[in-house]
Amino acid sequence: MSPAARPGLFDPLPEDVATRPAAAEEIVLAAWREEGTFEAVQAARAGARPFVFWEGPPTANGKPGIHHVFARTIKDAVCRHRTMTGRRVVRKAGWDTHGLPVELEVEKKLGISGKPEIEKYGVAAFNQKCRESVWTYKQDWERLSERIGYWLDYGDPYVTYEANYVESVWYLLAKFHEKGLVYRGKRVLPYCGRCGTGLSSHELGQPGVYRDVMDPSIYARFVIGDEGGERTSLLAWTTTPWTLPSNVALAVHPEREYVLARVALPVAKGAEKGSAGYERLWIVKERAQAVLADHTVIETRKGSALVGTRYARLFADPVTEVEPGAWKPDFANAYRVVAAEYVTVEDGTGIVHQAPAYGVDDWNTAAKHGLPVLQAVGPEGRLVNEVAGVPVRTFFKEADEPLMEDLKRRGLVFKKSRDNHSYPHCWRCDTPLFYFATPAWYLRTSAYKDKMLAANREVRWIPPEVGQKRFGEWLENNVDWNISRDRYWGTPLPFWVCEGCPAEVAVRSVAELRERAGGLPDGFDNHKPLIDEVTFPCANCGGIMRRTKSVLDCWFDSGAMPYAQYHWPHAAGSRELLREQFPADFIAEGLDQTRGWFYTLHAIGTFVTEFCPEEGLPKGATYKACAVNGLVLDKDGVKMSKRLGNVVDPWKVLDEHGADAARWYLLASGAPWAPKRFDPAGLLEERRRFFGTLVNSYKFFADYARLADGWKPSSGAPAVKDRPEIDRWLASRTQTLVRVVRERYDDYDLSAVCRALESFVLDDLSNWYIRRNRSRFWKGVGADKAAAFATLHAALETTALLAAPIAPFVSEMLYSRLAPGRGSVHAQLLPEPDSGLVDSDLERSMEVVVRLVEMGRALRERASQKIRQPLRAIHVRSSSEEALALLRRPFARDLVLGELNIKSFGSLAADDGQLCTLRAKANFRVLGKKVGGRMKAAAAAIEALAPAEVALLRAGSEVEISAGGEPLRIGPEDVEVRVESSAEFDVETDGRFVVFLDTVLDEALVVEGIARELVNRVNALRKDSGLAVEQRIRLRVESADALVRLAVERHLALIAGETLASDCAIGAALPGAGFPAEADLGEGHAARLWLAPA
RNA sequence: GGGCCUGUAGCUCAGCUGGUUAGAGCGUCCGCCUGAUAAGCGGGAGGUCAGUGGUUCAAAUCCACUCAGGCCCA
Repeated sequence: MSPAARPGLFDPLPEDVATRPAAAEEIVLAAWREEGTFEAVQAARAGARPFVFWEGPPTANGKPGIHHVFARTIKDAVCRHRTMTGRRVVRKAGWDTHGLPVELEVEKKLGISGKPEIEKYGVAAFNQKCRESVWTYKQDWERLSERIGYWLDYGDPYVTYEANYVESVWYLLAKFHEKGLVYRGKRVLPYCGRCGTGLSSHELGQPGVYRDVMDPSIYARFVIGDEGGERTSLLAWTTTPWTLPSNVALAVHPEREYVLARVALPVAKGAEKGSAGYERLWIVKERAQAVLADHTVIETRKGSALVGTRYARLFADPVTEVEPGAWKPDFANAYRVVAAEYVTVEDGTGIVHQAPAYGVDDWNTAAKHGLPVLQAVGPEGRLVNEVAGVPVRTFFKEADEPLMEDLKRRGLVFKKSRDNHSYPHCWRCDTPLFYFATPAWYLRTSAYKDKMLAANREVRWIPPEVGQKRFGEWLENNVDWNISRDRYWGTPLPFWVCEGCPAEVAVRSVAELRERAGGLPDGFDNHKPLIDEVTFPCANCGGIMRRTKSVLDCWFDSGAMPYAQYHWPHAAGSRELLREQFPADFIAEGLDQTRGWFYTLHAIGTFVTEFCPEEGLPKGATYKACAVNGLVLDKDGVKMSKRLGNVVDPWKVLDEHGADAARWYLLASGAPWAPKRFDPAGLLEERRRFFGTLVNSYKFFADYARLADGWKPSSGAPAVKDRPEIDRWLASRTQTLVRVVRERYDDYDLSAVCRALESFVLDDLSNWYIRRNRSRFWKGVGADKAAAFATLHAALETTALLAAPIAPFVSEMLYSRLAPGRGSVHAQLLPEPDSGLVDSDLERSMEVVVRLVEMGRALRERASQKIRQPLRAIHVRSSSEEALALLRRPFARDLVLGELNIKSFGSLAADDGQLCTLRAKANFRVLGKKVGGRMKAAAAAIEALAPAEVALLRAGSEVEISAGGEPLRIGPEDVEVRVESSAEFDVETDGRFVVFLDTVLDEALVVEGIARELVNRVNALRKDSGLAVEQRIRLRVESADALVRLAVERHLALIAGETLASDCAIGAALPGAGFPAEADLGEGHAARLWLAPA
């Protein structure tokens, strides 16, 4: 910014700050840019105690939305605040650049789809496209971040695809491997046999994937023997008969009731039921009627009592067994009943056939019970074993019929049909999908579940329940982390496996790989496809070691950012750097990251700190505080989606309302973690209410301070203790605000910060202090005037400092004008609360004043006496001696009388029996603890106390009452004395005060009222005539009304003073004033006014 | 199906460890102010605190269940 544009002391704010805040904010942005303010603030904290913040990396291949503004505002506000408490906050940007979404985006762009087409296109070229694609919206992100004032160092971001980042990730993976926490297992996922690939849940969500098709539905008998001469079986239901040859167990729900039902065997037409004999079938109670129809129950057992029951396998043919990896299977456990919580009774029989290779639940059950994994259907979706005469290579769907036929021949089918079913199909080639156990790499996170749980207990979650419940339960149910993805664009897993033996090598750096391989290909960049060509001999058997084809789950990438952002441990100095920047003091993201980034950070962090003492990182939480924000919904509480067209464009919001208002609104409107309804109307209100008032307050201050007889900080002012009470009051409120706001910031409670600042600026500063003291700023003299300016100046400056983390722009505008020459507001330290300025007595008496003024105004309203009409007296009764004492202070009386335009306190007293009576009411909080069950009786007895007894209590004595038949001594602390109206006059009462206005008007009051009306009309005229506020005038008043003339005569000084009339008189016409103005003064009074500049 | 969150005035939200007239802003009705003025202020009306049951002398607040909305997982 050029020096000329830098604002000077008390300069006006940019002209359109209230109407077009965006324009004013752009000026601040330009200044920050040109003066390198962010860098300067950062540099100023070099060497200071760090506050560690980690930026969760966004994916730059989508445009940022309003919810990103939300999360970034939280992050920015906290980081700015900590900076203003003197901490050094490194704010390094990051980009998440790997993963399936990127690949899908590129496939779409290239007009290809599916792995075969990618291979055809060429993996090298494809990955190059991916590498470019992730930057599509980089500009949008950077621009939006800058625009909302999210200070982040974009000059040196971490990028998850960069070679150095990948190399750090390798190191971590190699560490996992070194500690024995990596294994090769299987993962069950939806699979397309034709494309030879698994589908992500993302792809399963594609339209047209789920289609209604006719599927077989079969109830099969799993025979367990003969009981009482009748064949006894477990009845299980399936819609995928092709999985039956791979069956290894049956699952029941342990808590459900199962019945052993006796059922007649089918008979020929016309034959008597039961003539062919009976059989016995186990089935869950809820389904017996629906499935079996006619039956008698022989026995009932809980599912858990069936566990262990052996049954005969359905097919005798041998079926291929595969190694699950995660556990050691044992056939001794197979062909038995096991318990599984996921079993339901909505359909089927409550007994579920288990084929671990073909179902996620089945797989998990198998893992739990050490079951073998059979795989009669291979990766192509075709039989790999001949079963019951069905030939090898039969497509799985086509195996259903012949297999069922075979079972039927052998009397193992109880019932079969074909039903309409929703079944997933490949979105590329329409082939029916099947769940299939594919090879996968795992991290054995379950091995240190307890450590993760313990570390989690040290995390300060905001709100706490996300950590304790949501995240805690998720950890409690931790399963091993499948880190491999059979895709192209990702961190290549650094695992080389031997073709000839089970040997594995985990490579921790490029240097190590080069050494092992004896050199690397030209242009090596540690991504596919080049890296797959790197092989080396097996140290064990001399065979060739090849890299596993998979890439890494990109969630591991982002979870590795604390280390990889510094190219740890490979880069020089990175170990020291990490030790300083670990663990994080604070992170913040959306609730959806619970199982995403929050988990991966935690899982990797707990591993590194617990298993790798050699790295020297402290055990415990990986991040000490984690603030979670909720989803941003539209104004009707509906999720924003392109389809509904209710997506809020952040740019539109920022252009219209500015970033400060948007930030403030997002933080102030409700708890950050609750789903947030984004209503532009609410934002407008926020802007007008808070920012409008703040800006107006500054404008008021600066306009008068800039006048020739105004004020400058260098003009000085009396010490606070020597200023009038109302100044000391605002000073005290200001300090209270400092204390409260600091506490709320420390607590990460940003909405409470907003609320505290709002009520200060609106109620205390603007609506009370400025309004009551306006005239001191232009009429005041000497020390009193200086005191007013200094008090208001301090309040505004403090507000700018306290609001800076949340509203960085307007705070900067204000601070640079209130305290020029001290640099950016964001480089300052937050003020410490000065308890020496806090006067709680004063604050309490002001509360009483405000309360009385409110009551007085209500009375005036009811009596139709506008404020301009002076009234004779106000009468006040109070039960509280303290309140009365506070009111007797001269400044309090003056304020009440001045604000209400009343001449005097007619009386100010306790009970007088005329306007009010005193009543005692039980103090429930105190007395409840003492008397417990007798509380109701005691409360009634207290309310029935005679006035004399109440007076005793009020004077501090004890009184005996009877509660529940027993005597009870109560003291003053047990009751709350209230005043109640006993008058037939119109009084206002709130239990603490009874207020009465004497509205009888005599001539003097009427005349003074008229004088005030005259002032009002003249000033309206001044304004209409476009006179400058300080312009002196000449004034003539003519009226046939004697009272009006009296008003002018009697209150000439008042009228002249209030209207700046240097020449004021009764008289007809005024030379040079032109035509008179007719003024209606109300109540039938009227006058004619001439007005001319002096 | 499971876990978690939310439900307070027409709308958006405050209401701490249970304590007796349940608050604010907007909107609405009525009025005021005019040396902060493309501003500002006051007063009124408006609530079975989602529902049911429980614990307690006392529940918007604690517990259980139900209903509605949302998020995550299956």
